[in-house]
Amino acid sequence: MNLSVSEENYIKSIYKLEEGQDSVTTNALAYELDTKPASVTDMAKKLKEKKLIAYEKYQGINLTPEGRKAALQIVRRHRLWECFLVEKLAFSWEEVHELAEELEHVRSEKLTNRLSEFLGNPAIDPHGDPIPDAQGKMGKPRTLTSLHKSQAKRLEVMAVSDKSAALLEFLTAKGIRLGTQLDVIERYAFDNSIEIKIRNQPAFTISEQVSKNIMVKAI
Amino acid sequence: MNLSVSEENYIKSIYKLEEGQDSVTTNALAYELDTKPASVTDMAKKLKEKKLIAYEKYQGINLTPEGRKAALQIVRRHRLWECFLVEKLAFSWEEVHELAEELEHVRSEKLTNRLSEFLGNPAIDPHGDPIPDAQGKMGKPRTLTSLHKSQAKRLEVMAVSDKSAALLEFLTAKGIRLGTQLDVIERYAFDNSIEIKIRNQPAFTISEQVSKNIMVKAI
DNA sequence: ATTATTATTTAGATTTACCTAAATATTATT
DNA sequence: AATAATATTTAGGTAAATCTAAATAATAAT
Repeated sequence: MNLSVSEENYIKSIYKLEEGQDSVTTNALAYELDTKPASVTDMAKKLKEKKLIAYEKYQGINLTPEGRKAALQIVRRHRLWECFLVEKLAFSWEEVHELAEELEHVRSEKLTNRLSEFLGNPAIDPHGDPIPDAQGKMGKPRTLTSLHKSQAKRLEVMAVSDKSAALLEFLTAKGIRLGTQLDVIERYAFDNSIEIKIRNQPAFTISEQVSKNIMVKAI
Repeated sequence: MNLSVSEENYIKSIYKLEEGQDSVTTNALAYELDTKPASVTDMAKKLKEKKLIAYEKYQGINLTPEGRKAALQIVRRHRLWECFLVEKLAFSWEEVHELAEELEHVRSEKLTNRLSEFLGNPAIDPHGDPIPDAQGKMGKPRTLTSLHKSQAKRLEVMAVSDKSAALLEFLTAKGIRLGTQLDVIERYAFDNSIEIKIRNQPAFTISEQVSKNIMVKAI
C-alpha cells in the first residue's frame, strides 16, 4: 500500500484520536489536522476505498486492522526520529516534534530498522511514548508510579511526558531530566507520593501527578 | 524563499546539469527528472518568477546566484544524509542515493548543521563528492592522483566515485574500500600510475583511471 | 535556401488535496 | 414533537504539478 504524505497524516491522526474514543468524528479530525471538515469527508472516502478505515457517512471513522498497522509504522518512524534527534543531535525534547513530523514520511523499512538498531532499539521516545517494534507491537511505558515496592529502587529517567510547561519547569527546578539517576527512598500508600533522592542531594517527595509522568528503567 | 519538493528537485537537477555546459536545455532537464519537456517549460516559468533561474524561451536555463545558493543547500543536505547512512547506519554506498533523495527535503538549518557536526563536518560524501559547508563553500576533493610527491604518503580512503560497476569490482578485488589505509610507494610520471601498498600485503600498481576515482586524506 | 528533423512551447486536461457555500442529517433544547 | 443548534456532506471551484496533442521555433541536411 503506497500512501501519500497527506494520507499518512490522516491515518496517524485517526490513530491518535481513536485512543479512548470508540470512533473519530469529522470535526475532531479536521481540527487535529488544521483543515476543514469538507476536506476530511473527501479523504475519508479515499481511505475507505483503500480499506484503511471503516467509514459510513455520519457514522464517524475507525481504522481497519490494515489501517492500524500502517499507523503503527508511521508512529514507529516518528518516535525513532525523535530519539535520534534528542540522543544523537542534542535537540531538546520540546523541539523535535516538528522535525520528526517530516522525517517520519521517509518510508523505508530498512532505514527504519537500521535507525532503531543504531539507537539501541529504544522502547520509548523522549516524550515517554512507547515505540512500536517492526511488527507494530509496543509495551506500556513504566512510569515511576507504576513500579511496585518490590522492584528495583535505583532508576534512570528515560523520558518525561510533556503535557504541561508547568511540569517541565518543576522537573528542571528539581534537577530531574533525561538520564538522571535516582533512588526511591519510600512510597506512601495513602496518596501514592514517593520520596526520592538524586545523588548526594537531600531527598524530597513528589506527588503522583508528577511521578506518573516520569518514565524510568531500572539500572 | 520557500520551495516545494518539486521545485527543489528542479533546482538540484539544473545545478547538476549546469556543470561543464553553459546552459541547461529543456529536454535534458526533462530526461534528468524523468518528466516531459512541457512540464519543464511550466516549471521554468515559475522558477524564473521566483528569480532562481535565468530563462528566456528557447534560450535554455541557468541558475541565478540565489538559485545556486539554494542548490548548494540541497546538495549539502543530500550528501550529509548519505554520510550518515553509510557511516552510522552501515548502508553500502550504492544504496544510499534514493534515501538521501527523500531526506534532503527536510529543510531545517539547525538539523543540517547538527547532523554535519555529529558526522564530524565531513568534506566529502561516500561517493567522493564534496559537501558544501553552511555558507555553500566546498573544496575540491583530493584524489589519489591529485596528490603531489611531496605530500603525505600514508593515506586513508575516504570515498570512491562510483561511476562504473567495473571499477567497484576491481577495488573490491584489490581490497580497497572506505577506510582502507594505504602507503604510496612510488609514482611513475610517464603514465601517472602509482604503486601502493596495503598493510602487509604485497605492493601493486594502479593506473591513473583508477587513482583519480579514489578520494583520500592524509593521516 | 528549402526542407526535414528536432527541440520547445502553448493549449487544454487530469489528479491530488485543498477550499467555500449551500444542503442535509443528527443532536440538543424547549 | 417541533424547533434550534451543530455536525456532516455535497456541489462546485482552485492551485500545483503533471500530462497529451498540436503549434511553433531552432537546427541540421539536402
